Amino acid sequence: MDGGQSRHDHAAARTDLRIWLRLLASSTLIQKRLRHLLRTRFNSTLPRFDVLAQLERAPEGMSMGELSSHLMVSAGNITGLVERLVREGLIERVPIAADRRRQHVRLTEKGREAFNAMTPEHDRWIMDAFAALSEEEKQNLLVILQKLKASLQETKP
Amino acid sequence: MDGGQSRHDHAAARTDLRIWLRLLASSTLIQKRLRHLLRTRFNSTLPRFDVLAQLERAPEGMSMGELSSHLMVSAGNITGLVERLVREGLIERVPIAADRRRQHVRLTEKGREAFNAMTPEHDRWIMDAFAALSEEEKQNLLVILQKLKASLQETKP
DNA sequence: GGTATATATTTTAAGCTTAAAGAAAAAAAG
DNA sequence: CTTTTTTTCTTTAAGCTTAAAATATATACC
Repeated sequence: MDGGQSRHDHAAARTDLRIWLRLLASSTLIQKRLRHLLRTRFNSTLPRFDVLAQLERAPEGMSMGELSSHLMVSAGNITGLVERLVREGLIERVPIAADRRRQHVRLTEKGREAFNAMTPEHDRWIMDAFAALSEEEKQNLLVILQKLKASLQETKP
Repeated sequence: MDGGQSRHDHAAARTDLRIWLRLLASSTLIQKRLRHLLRTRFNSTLPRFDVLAQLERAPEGMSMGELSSHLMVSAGNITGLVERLVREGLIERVPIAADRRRQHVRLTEKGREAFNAMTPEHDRWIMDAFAALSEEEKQNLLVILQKLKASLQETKP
């Protein structure tokens, strides 16, 4: 009568679509803010901040491939980001003797200072972004998004 | 004792940060899938699909500025997207006699057909993405994200 | 050891995205 | 009516992002 999709499926699809549009809009709006603040306050960008944040948790540094998979971006992307951050003196490359294909990348002292200057403000912006939600809503969101993220990661890779 | 932030603030910041990282990861993973499917199945892209989806709901067409604000991207971005879609024959520009600065953009017949071919699959992919969540979780997510999105839109613009 | 396969990274070409500056037309102010 | 301001859109320069091809090294197989 309607080409194989029941009325029930149709309604479910509409709900899912709405969730998706709201999820995307929220994520986009928060990213817009972060980008704007990072640019105006620190003359930096969100991808660069993300790289610094990853490296800050790895004192030994991290290979390009590890960065790529943690940040969920392509290897070619990492090549460019790392190049710019090296040029700014915030990170440095460290050859790995045992494997000449790979190289570690780690924060310089300047990079650590830059990250430490940015992160308190960054965290405050994030708190502002979620200020409208109650504690209960936040806990709900945290749990549901964890489940969603896990299912997205296991299905396709 | 810790520079002005109480232990309570600190814990709250950590929760908010986790929510943000999960929100961002979920949104990124879903976008990755959609991009991959649009490219391999239809040789298209997510931004182009978004433009078509907007125009499909506006039979009279829509100005560049309206597209820009609905899709939450810059005006310059719309200029490029529209140019490529016109080149592909999926949309067309329509001058507005009353205001020569503006112009409407609307789907061509080919564009409508392309959108109609894509959208059922697109909707199925979205359903797949949220399949792991229960009905109750989806309803919760829908409500919380609406609140979040609304607060993000009203605070800063 | 020598060849084949696999892994890690870079390069390339194309598209997406933005902020800022510029151009053109409309609206407002005088 | 003329000047000023505002609005709409395009252009520009830079950076982000990807997929696919290329390169270089390491591992596996024989």
